[in-house]
Amino acid sequence: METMFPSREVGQTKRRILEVAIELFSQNGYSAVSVREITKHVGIKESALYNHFKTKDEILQSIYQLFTNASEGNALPSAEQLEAMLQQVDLETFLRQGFEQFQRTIENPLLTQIWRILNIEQYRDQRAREIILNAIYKGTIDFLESAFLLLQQQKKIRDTFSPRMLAVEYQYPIFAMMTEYLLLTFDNKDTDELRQRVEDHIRYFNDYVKV
Amino acid sequence: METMFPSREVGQTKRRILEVAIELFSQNGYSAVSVREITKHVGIKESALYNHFKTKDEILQSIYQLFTNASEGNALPSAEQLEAMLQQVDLETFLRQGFEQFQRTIENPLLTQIWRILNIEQYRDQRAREIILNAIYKGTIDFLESAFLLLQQQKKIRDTFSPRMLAVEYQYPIFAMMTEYLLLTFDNKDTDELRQRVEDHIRYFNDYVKV
DNA sequence: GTCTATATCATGATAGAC
DNA sequence: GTCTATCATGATATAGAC
Repeated sequence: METMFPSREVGQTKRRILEVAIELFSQNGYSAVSVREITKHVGIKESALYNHFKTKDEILQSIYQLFTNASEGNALPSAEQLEAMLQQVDLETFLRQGFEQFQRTIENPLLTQIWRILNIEQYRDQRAREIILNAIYKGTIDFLESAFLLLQQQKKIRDTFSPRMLAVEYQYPIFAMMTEYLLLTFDNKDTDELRQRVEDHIRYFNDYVKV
Repeated sequence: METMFPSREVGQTKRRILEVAIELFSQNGYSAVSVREITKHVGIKESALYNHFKTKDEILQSIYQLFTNASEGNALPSAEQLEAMLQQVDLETFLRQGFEQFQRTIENPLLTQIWRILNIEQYRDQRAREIILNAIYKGTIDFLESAFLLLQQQKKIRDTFSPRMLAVEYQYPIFAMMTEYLLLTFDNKDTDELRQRVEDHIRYFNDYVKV
């Protein structure tokens, strides 16, 4: 027998809880947001939340998981892929491709919000710290280091400095700009200047390392 | 008549409250720390705290004030001072002096902790956001921009790029390293490599802009 | 399986009398 | 400074309805 109203889709509530929690956590931090507040926004009673998550902390953990999954989906190329890629394109193209990836990331509101949550919770919560230090800082630098090493071997860029130093010099400004971006967009402030800065940075860096 | 025990020094308790609050807020964030927890560490009853601060928020405000005061104490040189300074020293010396200032800042545990608090609260609290965007980001970049402009006019550095771009390229990696430093020291991890990176960065930048 | 109703019991900030 | 109180809000459990 059919019901008048379509039954709620499976997993919809859980999804809504996560959405709302991401929104609220990213604005106020985990500790300042109550289960009451989350369920009120979702439109269910507090007790109903516990059908989907065992504890409030499990919500946070699921949010981290979303970020980790998305990062893996956007996985950095493997060593072989990287080598093939660098055979075909020059440095500026390579960097520009990375920039486009960067843009896709910051244009995804969900990822931006989770990034904010990670920033807020990083001291209180070891799990956030590990994601930031390993997945974000170390992962990116290691990747770039291997790319620049290859480019140096191919004599496509100067080898005055170590590949690791180049990786740091290229990527750290990007990190700082990302952080600034998170702040500016929070207040709906204009980010055009920042976008320009990233482009300038690529030009600057490219100009510096070219042989 | 003299008492057996020396009377508590004036303002000592208020000072202790601030110290403890900075310690706890920097580890867990404002929202996750209760007045109960603070007073327990200080060794007074909860109600006694309200002799010193009207509300919990007033504690946080005082902490921000400490940071702002310290920043003003470490004020960047004025335009005239800057000009005089740049007449005497070369770029590398100038940058190194900035680095020493940077080191003094991160070696001051109180300032480091407040910096962490600002990072944690920046989304929840407009006041923190303003301090970061204005005092830290904008203030430093504006200062460096005027310094590099002078150096370009004096033909001491290349003028291939605008002074503002140079300021960004120099300072943004420092920002990112500062952020990483806050994370590493939180876990008592080694920061030698990071220190080395700052030095490398100065060398790299100096090498790049020299005429 | 997912909701509501209702309860529990700790912890939250803060006030006033001493 | 302490003691004691207030009263909101916190996370979570359980029982029963659809």
